[in-house]
Parts: sequence; structure tokens; C-alpha cells
Amino acid sequence: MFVSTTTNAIDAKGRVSVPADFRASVAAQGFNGVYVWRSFNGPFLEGGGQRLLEDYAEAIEEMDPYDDARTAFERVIFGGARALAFESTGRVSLPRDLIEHAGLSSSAVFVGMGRRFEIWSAEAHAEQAGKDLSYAREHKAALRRPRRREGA
Amino acid sequence: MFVSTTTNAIDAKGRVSVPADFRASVAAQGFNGVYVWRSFNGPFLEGGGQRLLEDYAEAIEEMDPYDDARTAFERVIFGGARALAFESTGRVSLPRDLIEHAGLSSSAVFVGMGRRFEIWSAEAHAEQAGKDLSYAREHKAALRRPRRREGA
DNA sequence: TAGCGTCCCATGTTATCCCATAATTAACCA
DNA sequence: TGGTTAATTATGGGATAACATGGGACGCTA
Repeated sequence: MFVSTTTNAIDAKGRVSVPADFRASVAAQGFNGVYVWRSFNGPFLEGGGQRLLEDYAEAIEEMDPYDDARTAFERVIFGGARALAFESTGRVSLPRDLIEHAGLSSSAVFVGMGRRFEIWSAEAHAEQAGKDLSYAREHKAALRRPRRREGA
Repeated sequence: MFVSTTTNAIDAKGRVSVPADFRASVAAQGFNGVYVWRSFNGPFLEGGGQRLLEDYAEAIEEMDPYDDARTAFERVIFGGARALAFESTGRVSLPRDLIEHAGLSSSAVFVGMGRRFEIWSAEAHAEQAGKDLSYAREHKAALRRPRRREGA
């Protein structure tokens, strides 16, 4: 699970260290790296491990083979995602177009989102964090304590 | 799994490099190359590795032997597919009729679709990508939350 | 024998590997 | 508890390998 927020430097080659605990949480998923794509909800990137993508694939599998919606999702999700392998020290190199979409320059903010994570520029993240805080404050009643499951 | 979108050049001989990660994902499937056929959903090509064709064969096996749809599928998929072997540097040469169907000239856009991939002309792809993106954005609720697996 | 496809080699570019260093955290022992 | 050592992590730079792509040579086929 991806938790907490970390800011790491992007060097001249577009390389950035993926936070160590993020790397640990995708370890042993078959692919030693992460999948990253442009969010279509704003100027930031989304990412996850191989298992997340496989889960998306599974959800898509349940649609009709040549349903228009299905092919649209396949193109957007699989066509838009990039497989970024970890180099020996735990970095990935971000493709230029992803850097541009998120407006990244010298640093990247990794935000854990549970099953996924996001990558923001420092500026955009600061702005969004303010919005999220006041929104969460206004709607705090919506967050209920879940019923406990057996064995949990 | 075929992931991400890559544009490669087609030379005067009709040769085009298959993206390296696509080649890696069909490696060790018995045939050192890909199968490509004309889509019957538009001016683009579809393709995959040997395993995909075997999966199609299996699905067809389960249909009624004298179902008209079955024989149609057999002719279209197996009759229409071309086996394109990789040359030593990872290129394939696209047959003329496939090039014409997709309206390809100097470049080809490879779009990863998970179990298979598509090949588009740059122009057609740009047009389609816009449609797919807005469609996916509008209908993202249709992609239900993937089933959670243990350990995720 | 002309055309086409395949193989082989050459090249520029990009990405990846490997080593070194710094900073932080964890571990250990007095 | 304090202080030292060891591990892990992040990051910079240079060397190396991988990749995409062009061109020529060879052989098959019509």
C-alpha cells in the first residue's frame, strides 16, 4: 500500500528516486518497477505496481470484447501507461511527455493514495493540498468508521 | 502485457521497428515475431503474440462447429492474420495491404492494449486518441472498482 | 533478370549501468 | 543515556549498452 508524501529531486537526465517504501510495496509483483500515466483529472501523474494494472485489466475483461467503451478504456489505460523499471539504485527516468504534463522541473512530490500513488510538481501539490484540507474539513462527517471485519 | 504508445519510422522498404518492450513481451512464446491483421473496426491494424492467437483458437473451439459466426471468425482471424518475424535488429516488414488498410506512410504508432496492440497512422491516431480520452473521462464510473486481491 | 524480402553492418541517440558521495536513519555497545 | 558504527537511502557523474534506423549485399522467386 502506498502511504505518505515524499519529495525527491529530478536530475538533468529526468531521473528521480522512487521512495523506498513505494518500491518495497511493489516488490515481488513480477515487474521490478512502476507503471505511470497522465491523470485525466489534472496536471499530475498517477502510478501503481503491476498488480494495479492487472486489476484494471480484469475489470476490462468483464466488458464485451468489442464494446466501444472497452477499447476506449484499453487505449487510454494501457496505451497511456508507461512501464518504468527501477535502475540499480531505485530510480526511474520519467519520459519527457509525462514531465511536461505534470509541469515538473527540479523535483517531484510522491503522494501515497493507498492502491495508487500520484506525482505532482511542488507548486501544484501545495495548491491542491490546501484545497483538499478545507474540503476534508467540510465533509468530515462522510468518513465513517467502517464495520470491523472478522479476523481484522 | 503490451503497455504504452510508441511511434516508429517506416522506411522505404516497409520496415518498422517493433518497440523493444513489445518484443520482450512476446519473447519465449514459440514464434519470434508478432501476428498482425486488419482490424474490422476501423483503419488500423491489430496484433499480438502467438499466445493471443492460441487463446482465440481456444475461444473459437467452444463455439458450435457449424455456427456461421464461427467460420467467419476463423476466416477473418486466422485467414487474415500475418505472421511477421523479427529480423536481427527487431524490425518487421509490413505487407503492402496492411500498410494500405491503416493508411501508413512514414511512421507507425504502436498502442499497447494489454493482451494485444494496435498500429495506427499518426493522423488517425491523433484523432482517435482525443475521442477515447474524452469518452473515458465521461464514463470512468463504468470501470468499476477492480476486485481486490490478497496482499494488495 | 528484375523485383522483393532478408540478413548484416554502421551510426547517432538515448537510456541504463556502475561507482562514488552525502545525508539520514537504524543499530549497537559502553 | 550518550556516542559511535553500520545500513539504508538519495543523488551526481561518467562509462557502457541498448535501441531505432539507414544503407548495402545476398539469395529467392516469378
